[in-house]
Amino acid sequence: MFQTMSVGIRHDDLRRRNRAMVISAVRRAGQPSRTEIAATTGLSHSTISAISADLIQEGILTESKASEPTALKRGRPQIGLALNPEAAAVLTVVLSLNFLSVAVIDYAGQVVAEEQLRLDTLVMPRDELIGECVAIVRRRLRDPDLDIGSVARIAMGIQGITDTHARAMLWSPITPLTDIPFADILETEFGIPATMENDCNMMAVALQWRDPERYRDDFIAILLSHGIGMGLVLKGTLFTGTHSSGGEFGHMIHRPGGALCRCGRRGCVEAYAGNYAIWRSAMKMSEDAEPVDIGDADMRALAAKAREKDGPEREAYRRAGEALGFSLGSLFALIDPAPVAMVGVSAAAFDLIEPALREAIAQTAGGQHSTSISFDTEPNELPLIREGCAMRALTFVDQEIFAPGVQARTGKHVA
Amino acid sequence: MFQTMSVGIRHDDLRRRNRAMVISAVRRAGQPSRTEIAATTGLSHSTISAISADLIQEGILTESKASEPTALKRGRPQIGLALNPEAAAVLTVVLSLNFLSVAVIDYAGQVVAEEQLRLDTLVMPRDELIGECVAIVRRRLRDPDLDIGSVARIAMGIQGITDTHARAMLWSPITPLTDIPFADILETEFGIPATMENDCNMMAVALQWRDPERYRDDFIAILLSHGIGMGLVLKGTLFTGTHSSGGEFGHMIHRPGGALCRCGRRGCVEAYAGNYAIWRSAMKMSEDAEPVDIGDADMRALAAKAREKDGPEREAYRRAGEALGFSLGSLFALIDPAPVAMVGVSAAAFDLIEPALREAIAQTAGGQHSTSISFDTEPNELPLIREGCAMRALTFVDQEIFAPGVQARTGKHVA
DNA sequence: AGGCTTTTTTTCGAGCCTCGAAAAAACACT
DNA sequence: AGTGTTTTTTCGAGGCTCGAAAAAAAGCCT
Repeated sequence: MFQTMSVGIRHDDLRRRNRAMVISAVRRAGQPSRTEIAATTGLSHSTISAISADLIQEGILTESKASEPTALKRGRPQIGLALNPEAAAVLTVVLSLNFLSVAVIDYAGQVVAEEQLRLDTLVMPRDELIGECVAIVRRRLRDPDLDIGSVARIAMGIQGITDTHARAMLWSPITPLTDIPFADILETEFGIPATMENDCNMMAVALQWRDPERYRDDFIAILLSHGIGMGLVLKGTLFTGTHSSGGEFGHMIHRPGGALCRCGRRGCVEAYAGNYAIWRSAMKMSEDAEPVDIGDADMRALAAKAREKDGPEREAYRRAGEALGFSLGSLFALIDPAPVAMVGVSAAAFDLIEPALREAIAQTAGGQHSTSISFDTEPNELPLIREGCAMRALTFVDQEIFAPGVQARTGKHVA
Repeated sequence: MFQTMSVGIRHDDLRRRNRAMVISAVRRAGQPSRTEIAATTGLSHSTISAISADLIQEGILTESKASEPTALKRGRPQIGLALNPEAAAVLTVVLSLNFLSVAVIDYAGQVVAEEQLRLDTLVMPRDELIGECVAIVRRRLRDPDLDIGSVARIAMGIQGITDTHARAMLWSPITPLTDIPFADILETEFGIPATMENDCNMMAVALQWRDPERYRDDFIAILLSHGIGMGLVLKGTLFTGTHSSGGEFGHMIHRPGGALCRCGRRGCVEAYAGNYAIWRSAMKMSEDAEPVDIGDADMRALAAKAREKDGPEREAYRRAGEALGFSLGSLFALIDPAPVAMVGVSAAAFDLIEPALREAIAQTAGGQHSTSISFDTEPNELPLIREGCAMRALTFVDQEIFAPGVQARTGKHVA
């Protein structure tokens, strides 16, 4: 709205943008008719007709005759437009603690192949870790059922800090290694454009597609796991930092000079609400005790014990809730309250966390309308991360490859 | 980049946007030639020529023949384009503690008239406060030198919380009154579109214009005064909350359950770094002591005493620095480090604040690159607020009134 | 069954807009 | 005065979107 700086709009941009709009409308709505697209985009019927004719002719969209057999309406029946699954494919790679998973997704968003692998990420040397990632992708690309030429994008997701341009993993809790330029590695290896995405950002992207009613313009996805991560969507757009990948909510300061965090600093939220912090507190260990990774099963057992009777376990969850509540309050002071999705293994223990969290947030400026702050939980983060990567890659193809079209006026295929 | 939702681009939007681009280029650059505009916007010379011809003919721009007499270059000399000062005017109203000031600004950004008034905002009843604001504006509008019809916009700035739509003051430290819809009041009174802007946001806007080198894409303006306020620019755009006007940095939680804040809560940054908090601490009063407004002269005296010798005064500033440092660290964890401008009376005491601030920020995740975090100080906030209001009103006129042009094809004036 | 109504989609000409190339303008230098 | 250089304007071509009208594809009714 304010300083639009940037570059003027040239004439060809117009078509590109409106093509992007049509593609995006189809991806969002499923099988909208031309009339529906005209309504949502505000463009005229003629324009939509012309653009969709082009897109169909280019093999990006298809007419889905097999619409609902209802047809209880008079008049010419609407013809649904759908994404042509064969127009392209994308590949997602999700690397998490001791686990690597790859999926091939068609242009319509359906998984067409996948492969998963257990490995020991914490101790693998650099070459081996990279090698495994490259190898699993290569196996999928060699699949005879797959037209390798149609794979237009690889989106890799990882827990940790990535750079702004989605090129490299800078730091991750799943490995002692740092600064691995996965995007460049995959790109040079396979000649397919690739990105390296932050896990929590991808969770947020996935939520936006899964439940656009609840997660539309402003919301927060928080990962409660070994570490505490956040994906933040503001005004409908994923918010990423100016240098790193996203908001490091887990390293906001809860208590200056407080408990020891895995990052080596003191008093971070994560040092109170991360799995290791809850464990440390429940075991009555010192706040200075070195953080250690706790298995999901152990965490579930801990939660069960906390539910059973009052004691140090319950108190540990209470303190986690307090840390999350005050920090969320500080965050809400900055961006105003928004719906929150709690994801990850400790989200399954949210019943133990919520009371203290709400009590804390009510003591903050951001908690003014604390009734309007609502939480949703999703214990399993991996499917979300994969979905997010898939949607991110697909929308890239939509916007950057198909919207510009044949372009460069190398001549249209047909008159 | 992600979900472009929204509406398609129609053909007439194209001209509107490119006109906006040209106007904005002229406002930013001063007296650019057509060639320079073509270069910065990326549009062709023909287009710039056509658009600027229209804008000149409509009286929005003028050719400034009286360019520099240098002309040491060969070739046809460039003709500078300038904003026509008479194209429109805007009015700024800044309401601060016991002080009301109004200015009339021409389209080129020059102050053409102003008026200031002392009043007792803390005790004035609602009708009187509103009445004074309306009256001072009326006096300026009655100025015979002013063509009232040319006043296109009123921008009012106030310390405190305003709503997202820039319509109303919700809460302010300068008056016990709440929820005054100043924008609507001025609009209905004078029939001129008006906005109610947050002071810190306007400071940020002003900084962006004053020093675009330093304050371009990402920066923070922090008001160190009675309260602690913040204006935040991210990716070149003013960041405002989803419900209220902006980030309430002053009410991030520094110490859960800590010192009493003016907002009634505990542990806010402001309860350690606001004028009253520094005073309270320097006077060795309890952290529960009721906040009171301290005059600027008293604060300057306090700072002088703190500089003179070590003691509770110096310690008070140290604690303020600590609170600001940890909170800035938390903020930087979310948005990554960015240049900071410290504004207001306590910015003049920043030498007392900075050491502890830097020490604290170095202990946070956001302070990783603490060397790249730089501070600038500006003790006087009022001129900044006024400048910001002026620029905000003027860019509104640029974008929303002049860019669309005569529009609605009511026929162009001349063939 | 055939004509009528309704709704969707396509076709077609008009009107803008931007662009590139060429022309015109305005100056410095010789 | 003529030449060279740089800026600005002019002009025709090509694209794009739009509105109106036509065409298409059903259901409804007699």
